[in-house]
Amino acid sequence: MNAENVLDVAMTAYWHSDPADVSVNAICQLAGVSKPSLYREFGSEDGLSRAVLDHYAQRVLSDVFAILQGGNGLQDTLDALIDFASSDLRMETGCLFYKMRAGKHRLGPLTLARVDEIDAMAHAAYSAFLRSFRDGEDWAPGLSVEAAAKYLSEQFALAITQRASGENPSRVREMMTLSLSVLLRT
Amino acid sequence: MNAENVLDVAMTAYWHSDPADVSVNAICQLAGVSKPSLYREFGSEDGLSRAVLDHYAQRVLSDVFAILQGGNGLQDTLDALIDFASSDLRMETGCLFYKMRAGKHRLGPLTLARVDEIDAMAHAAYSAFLRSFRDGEDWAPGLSVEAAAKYLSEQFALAITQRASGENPSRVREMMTLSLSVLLRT
DNA sequence: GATATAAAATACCGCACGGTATCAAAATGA
DNA sequence: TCATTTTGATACCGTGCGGTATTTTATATC
Repeated sequence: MNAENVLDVAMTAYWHSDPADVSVNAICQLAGVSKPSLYREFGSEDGLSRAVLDHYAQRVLSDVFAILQGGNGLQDTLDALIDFASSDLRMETGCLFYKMRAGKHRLGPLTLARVDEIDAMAHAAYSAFLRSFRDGEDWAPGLSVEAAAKYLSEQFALAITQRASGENPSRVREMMTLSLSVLLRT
Repeated sequence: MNAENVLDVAMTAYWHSDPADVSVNAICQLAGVSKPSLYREFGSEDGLSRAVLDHYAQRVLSDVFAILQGGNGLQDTLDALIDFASSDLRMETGCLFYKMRAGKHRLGPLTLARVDEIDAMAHAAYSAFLRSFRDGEDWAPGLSVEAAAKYLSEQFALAITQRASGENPSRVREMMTLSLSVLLRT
């Protein structure tokens, strides 16, 4: 049965297209697993997609959290985020988390709850990151840390979503650089 | 039969939830019309949704084009766009066009073609608008007009999408003001 | 080797979808 | 007024979905 392999296959399928467009049947076929086996392991489609989201979080999102918590300077960290969104090969087809978040209303309760948890963790991480630079020499805005955190996270999501829709990566980089420039003193 | 009423009902339904989540059956029921009648009028679900998009374009999107072509100053026009995205009551539940564009892969060929047409028209309108201010006293960036047009239109879409997801309108306004500030000389 | 047990493959269920055939009612034209 | 055509309501078709009951196969224990 190999649950790990199922998670990998499902993650790739959900990620490359869209969670709402990949049926349980398709995942069973792709993973070479019978439907009852899958249901014994994950309970429901909701359970599967929650497990897939957890898998994705520890395989991909952790890298973003690592960037935010890396202890580097404001400018360098923002540059790293821009790099990740516009150049990391894994983001070529977008971010599974953002795809799930964008289609929230189609998710089951388990997956929805995880999405909200991760969203809250991300917001906390962005806030902590920005707070450590407020009143520093690079910090520009008269914005609250909360507002800047939301702004940063949404611009990050926008850049990745644009990339998923086929936008030229260097154009994405250009636009994200522009949008984040307001956070820095020139 | 009253096709106009069907368009109104379908537009509202698609708009308030999501085109992919409203079935033809539901529209028939909401509009009090039989399914064969609807199919005789619009040919297919794709035909219906294209007609709905056209309806929406002439009822709502035309206002945005009017703002862009209003001949007002750069600052004033950007302010009007910010107002529209963050305060117009009609955008409370998002923009039907952006919802369709975000779910492109689920659209039929007719509707998809219209989405692309409208996207191209919008890009042209943004470009023409910005071009008329390049080298003016308010124009800030070293950006190309093309890149700035894309940036502006995506920030506009982002703001409306955030509003559709329940974000506080004044927070949306704050973030959109921030993102568009890079287009202006301070 | 016979038997209890766990796993997997198959077949199935109810449902909602997009789309259509059928048939009655109403409107139109001569 | 009668024949023709257009409309509408109902019922239906095939398909794919999420989820499960059943039957087969393999595995392990005595």
